[in-house]
Amino acid sequence: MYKFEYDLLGDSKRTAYIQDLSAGDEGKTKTIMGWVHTRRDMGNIIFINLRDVTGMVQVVFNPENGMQMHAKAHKLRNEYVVAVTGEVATRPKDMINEDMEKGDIEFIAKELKILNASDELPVQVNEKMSADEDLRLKYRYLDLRRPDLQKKIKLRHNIIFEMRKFLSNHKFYEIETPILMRSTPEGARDYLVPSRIYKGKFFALPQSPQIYKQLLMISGFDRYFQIAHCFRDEDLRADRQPEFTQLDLEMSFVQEEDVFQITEQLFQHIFKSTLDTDLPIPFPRIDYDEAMLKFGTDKPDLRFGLEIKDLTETLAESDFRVFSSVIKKGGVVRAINAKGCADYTRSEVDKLEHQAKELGAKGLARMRFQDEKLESNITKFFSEEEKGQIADILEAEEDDLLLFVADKEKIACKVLADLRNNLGKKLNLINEDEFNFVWVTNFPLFEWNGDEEKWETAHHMFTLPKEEDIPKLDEPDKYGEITGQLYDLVCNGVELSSGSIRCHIPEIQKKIFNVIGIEEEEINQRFGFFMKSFKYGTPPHGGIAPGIDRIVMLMSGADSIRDVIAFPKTLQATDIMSESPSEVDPDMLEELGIEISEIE
RNA sequence: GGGGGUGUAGUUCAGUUGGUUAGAACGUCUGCCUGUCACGCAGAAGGUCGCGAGUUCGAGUCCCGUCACUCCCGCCA
Repeated sequence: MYKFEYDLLGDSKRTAYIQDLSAGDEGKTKTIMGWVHTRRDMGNIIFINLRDVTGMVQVVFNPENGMQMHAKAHKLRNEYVVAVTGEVATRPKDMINEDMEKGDIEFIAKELKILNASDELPVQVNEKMSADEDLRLKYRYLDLRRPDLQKKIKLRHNIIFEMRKFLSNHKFYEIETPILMRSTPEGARDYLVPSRIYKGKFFALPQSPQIYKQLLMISGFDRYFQIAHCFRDEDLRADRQPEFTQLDLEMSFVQEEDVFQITEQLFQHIFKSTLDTDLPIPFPRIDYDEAMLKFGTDKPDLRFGLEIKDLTETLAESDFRVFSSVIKKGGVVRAINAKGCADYTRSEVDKLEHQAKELGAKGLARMRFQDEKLESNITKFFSEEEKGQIADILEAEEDDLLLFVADKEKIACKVLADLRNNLGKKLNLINEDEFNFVWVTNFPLFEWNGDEEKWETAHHMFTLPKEEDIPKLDEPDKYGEITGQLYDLVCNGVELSSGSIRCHIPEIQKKIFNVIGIEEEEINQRFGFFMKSFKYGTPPHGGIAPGIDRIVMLMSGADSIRDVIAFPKTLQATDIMSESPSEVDPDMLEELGIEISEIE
């Protein structure tokens, strides 16, 4: 690297952002500051593209404008930090660069200050092609300079800004809630923070501000929101980070419909103001049961059809034992029609079957519809009537490929949902520019956990059942039939928000605790303060919590949540830039009364 | 906790059946070049093939282990 003294800012003042420069400024003297994005040194005349937070412009260093300046410009390399004073000039017609936003002008340098240099770069800033993700994360501050990521982080800012604006205009107060709070063993694993003053006791970081936002309703604030940081110590995914951000909001004196409306207007506003995209509202609604039946998932991607069909009743008496025995054991037979895929090769279909097996399926039965009839090695087991019904129900047409899964309902749903998404991509049925929103409603309040032989809440334990289902809380054989006033907002198969109308009546809340096996004593111990608050005039209330990271991911077209978070964790929940988590000074542990027993 | 993928120069990648001195592009360095915009031209430096052990006359390549990143299942709204 070339060694030299840097220039200090001295009396230099930035007088323009690059975005503000235009042909109208021709001849005006400006000072711009930023990074050398690319350089083209012709020996005499030197060009650089200078980048600041707003954009990029070509700067011209001509020896005629100062030999010393020109000699200095010769030293410039990628990512050097400079201040350039010079004149805006319009480019002659034949020199306009159509690919550059500021390609019609250039900046004629008169004075150059090199404010800082850069070592050889571990990740290139000026190339679209990005480096391995671990390198990008290690040098995140360089990665973030790339125009692509700058754009995503700026979009994130704009989205959050518009959320604040919209909600503030709709009588919501932004109120912060504690980061250090009481641990609740339900749901996700807590991140714990030891207390120094009370050795052996711990705070937890919030999984969500759920209890606090309900307390704010009880406090009479009527409408609350918060850009809330949430923490869950669970394993990561492409769309899941251990710390993430939710737009947490809650409203008093509302029912589901009110939450839907404000949320729809909010999303409409955000999309219009940041992407200039018109979202039609209201969003369609689909029942949980219907979503599971037709799409196999509670977060269906409705940008394409390929609905799953149920054949359980049709084939209950079939001679094909693989199907009928599953049905006798309480399982289901469901199928999907891969339109026009009859020409798939053996290996292509085997690949689909392999994926199905990875999700727990025992196999993937298949039939082709060709020459107006079903063909496969298993068709001989079915009567003509059954074959006719299969073809009817699946709306089979010439050259279709029918794929069947016979299994427990849960597995059949999972496998076919995965298959459906795969086929949607493979068959090019997905319009990548579309934002297809849908409310998934009428979730069951409880789910049976077969492994632990107990009921669990499907969402969280503070959800109010549908009013007509409240009596069923006293009938143990009907727990599974209780529908909760809870709802998810799904877009393009991504769960963007989740919310519910909360239980504001202590007696009902206690019954819910009882169903999931939390007894009186435990209630008092863990939620005593919360249950007590219900006794002093709790308004009916409910809310929703849109996941901001996922929203930005969707709106920016990012493949990973990491691309819309400035400093994300890796899949192993570490930060490779700061190398955390890390060991700490033994003195600190001692002060906390913590002893590390063994490290595997 | 389980399964899949990746790991070779600063970076992105190629590297045949196990066989001489591990290649290319970009970046870096030196020289030339006054209108380039992915500038061009000539040259140079740059490698613990993730790490460890093994098979072999010989390993980037094969076997085993291990680490890191990534995708998925479990887990988690």
